[in-house]
Amino acid sequence: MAQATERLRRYLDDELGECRSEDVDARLDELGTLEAALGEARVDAELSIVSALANETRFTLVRTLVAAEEELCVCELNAVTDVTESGLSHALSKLVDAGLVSDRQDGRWKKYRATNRAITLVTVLEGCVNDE
Amino acid sequence: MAQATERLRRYLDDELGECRSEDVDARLDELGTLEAALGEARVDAELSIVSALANETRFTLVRTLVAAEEELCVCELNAVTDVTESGLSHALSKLVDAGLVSDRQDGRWKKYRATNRAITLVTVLEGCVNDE
DNA sequence: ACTCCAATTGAGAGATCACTCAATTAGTTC
DNA sequence: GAACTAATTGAGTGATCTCTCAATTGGAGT
Repeated sequence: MAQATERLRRYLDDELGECRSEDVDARLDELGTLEAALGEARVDAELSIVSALANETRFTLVRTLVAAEEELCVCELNAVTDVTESGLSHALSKLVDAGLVSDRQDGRWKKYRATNRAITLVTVLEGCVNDE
Repeated sequence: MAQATERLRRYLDDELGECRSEDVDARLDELGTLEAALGEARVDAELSIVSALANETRFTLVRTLVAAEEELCVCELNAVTDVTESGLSHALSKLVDAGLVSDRQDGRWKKYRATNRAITLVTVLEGCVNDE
């Protein structure tokens, strides 16, 4: 970190024309504030949502459930993925943990539905790829 | 897959009260349509964006750049991450590939800025965690 | 051209992840 | 309660990812 701080000092020297230790410290403070703007807990929560989506199997499941606009049975979801029943179960479990999907037992069958969170994210993502 | 189809047949039997082979085939078709609603290329694009965000180092960088609302130098970003200069460079490179960050050479310094795509996603993610 | 330094690249090691298999839980029907 | 089957769980393995180290590229100044 000492070395990194050295470089920052040279950079600020360049930018400001001059640079004292106070300037470096102040900038480090500003940067720290930016990074910590939201709480650590919230960042963890956001990261876990994103991570849950960042896998082809799980992403396909979420997109399918969002497109379906209704709950689907595990045995139906099985048809849209390439994994075993066990793999499917693991995937759904992670999606539930991330709050992207909700589940409901219906007799001997279990049904999953996309949450609002999932709908929002999938929709925005589509928009992101379209724009640009 | 044959086994999976069997289960789907029993499920539809349950749901519909009766079930012929055509019903199973029809449902499989509907499910396939849901999954393929958008093109494969688009899904890949969306997945690569999400994957780029799904890492603590990269997520922190994106959030910092979005919060900064201005371009930041590599040496400044170094101060908000725990990785080496090399690790930082790898991370930024992936973010550029995903279109979440843009880069610009400024003399001997290199500066990065969050793209609109990144701003949108970070903003929506925050909203997701707040609601619920 | 030579030096200095900011930043990137490639290779390799360790950590993490996603999947499968086997065993288990749980709901339904008899 | 026994049989059947839908779905989950845990353990383990192969694949993938992320980071570091060392070497390299490329801009700026002398």
